[in-house]
Amino acid sequence: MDPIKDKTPPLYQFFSEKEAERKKALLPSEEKISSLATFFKIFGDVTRLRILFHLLESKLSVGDLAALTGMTDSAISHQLKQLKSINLVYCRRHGRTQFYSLADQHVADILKIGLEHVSE
Amino acid sequence: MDPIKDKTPPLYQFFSEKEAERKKALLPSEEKISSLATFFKIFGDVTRLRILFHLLESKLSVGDLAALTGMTDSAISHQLKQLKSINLVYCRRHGRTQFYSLADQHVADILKIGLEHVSE
DNA sequence: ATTACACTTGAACAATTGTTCAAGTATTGG
DNA sequence: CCAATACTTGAACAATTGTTCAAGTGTAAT
Repeated sequence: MDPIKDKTPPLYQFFSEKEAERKKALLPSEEKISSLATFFKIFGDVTRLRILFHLLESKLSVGDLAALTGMTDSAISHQLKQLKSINLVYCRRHGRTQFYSLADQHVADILKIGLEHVSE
Repeated sequence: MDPIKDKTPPLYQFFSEKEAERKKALLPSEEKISSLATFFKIFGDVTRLRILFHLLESKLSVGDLAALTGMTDSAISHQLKQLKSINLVYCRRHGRTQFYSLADQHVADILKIGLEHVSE
């Protein structure tokens, strides 16, 4: 019917189609790979890294994080929103102030392994 | 001299200037934070993640990685170049074929912790 | 030598990203 | 209630990113 759909299957140089299917089946699902990419992307920004390192030590307000990092409140708030969206931080309100904390025990592990790698 | 430089020091809401300096001193250096961001950014892309997961299992040629992931040779080659630039993979030539391998023992650790996080 | 194969490269492009700005909400103090 | 504080939001912008395309390299087979 549609000649465009009749394209030849991918040709592997060093293994069979069957072996290729086995390799593909070993990968995490598309959904997990996509979530993983989102997760790691979050760590790939210096402002967010600074926020995370600061929160490793103490709960902090948006304003104090801004002052510590030399950014505007708005910039920090935008970034905290992202960190919250994938559950790396959470916040609790005290009066007018939002105190942000780390939400995940994996954060410290990830940062540590990353630091080890770049320190070689 | 320059009135613009006479701006008020940052005001911290919940701690002193001195405590702020202590907190800032605890952070990794600017250079390390910047390298860390570069390092994590690499993991923040689905194509590169698929490449890394495949290389976790076996050495592979550019063409086979392309066929396995459904991308063009060119796209894969560009991504491998990035992975090589921060020493996550290396390659060895056999005739006309470049075989790519994982170069770093941290890769498996990072991917594992990431998967644990997104699987919760 | 010539051709094919396996890969790399640089430029172009759309898509995504981080920051700023101005305006908004929520809470508190007077 | 009104103003001040602390933060959030959405739109706009420049900067960066991933992919494609066309042209390039290097190696091997004939």
